[in-house]
Amino acid sequence: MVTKQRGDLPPDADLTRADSLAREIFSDVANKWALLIIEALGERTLRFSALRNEVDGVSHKMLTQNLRMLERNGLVRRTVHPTVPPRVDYTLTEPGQALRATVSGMCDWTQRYLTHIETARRDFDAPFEAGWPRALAR
Amino acid sequence: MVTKQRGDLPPDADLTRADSLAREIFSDVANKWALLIIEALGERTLRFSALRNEVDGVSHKMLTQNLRMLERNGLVRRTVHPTVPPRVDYTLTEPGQALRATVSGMCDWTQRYLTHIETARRDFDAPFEAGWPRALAR
DNA sequence: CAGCATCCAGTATGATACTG
DNA sequence: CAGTATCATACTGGATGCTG
Repeated sequence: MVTKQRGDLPPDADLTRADSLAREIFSDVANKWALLIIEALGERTLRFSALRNEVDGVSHKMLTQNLRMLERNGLVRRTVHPTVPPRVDYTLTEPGQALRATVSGMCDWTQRYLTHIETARRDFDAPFEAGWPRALAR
Repeated sequence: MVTKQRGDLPPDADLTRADSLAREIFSDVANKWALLIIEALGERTLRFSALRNEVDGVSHKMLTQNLRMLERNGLVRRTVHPTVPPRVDYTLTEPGQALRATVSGMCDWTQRYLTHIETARRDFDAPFEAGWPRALAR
């Protein structure tokens, strides 16, 4: 499992290492921008600027930074065309595609429960907006 | 889609609102701790301290903070037992369970591509560790 | 035990400017 | 166009102490 890392040393040190590696990867991938980038790429090949347009609100810096990380983990293939001006294409690799499948699941989930969540929020926020003393609110 | 919000105003202002709401929810949920907590809860009901043990490395603060957020979005049900000392149980709601399904997918993915990613990283890091000038590395 | 508030360090992020 | 570096700042997250 990814939720638990074994902090203690052996019996089997290799398991510990695998666990902490798993956690590391999970932490890399489980962030807003990385997931949005993966989803935006989909099955397409996009150049940097196009990708920037697809992922709404991402800054130049966050995009490069996350793309480097994804490339390092082998989820994204980066192709440099030695033209001028330079042109760089990004595509999901097979592992990247596999991850995207689950990310799409998350996006679908968001859509499906959108209104559900909206009302949940309203209920939750109601007492506060009514100006209740925090101690009694819940 | 979640990757694109329409920043411009109407034609249809309701779509814009839905998009930005979707993005907001996605951003809430797409973070390391939230996902780990959801995965750790699974089908069980856990009290605060137990959950803290399950999600390795989470601080008291991050746990409360994320649990509040998840409760607000209606993904987690919080049950307070009026005993002394107090006892508080957390369970995933139906929407929470639905999300967990996709999160489990991400965890499985991590396991499946663990070694794959490990070698990808080694390849990527190799030139740098060899002390190459950054400009020529790639 | 669970929760909240506070303080503070470390990090993430955005804006800007410069290079190939 | 894509990438890197730098800087200022906002935010995150951890530690601590107090409350019911």
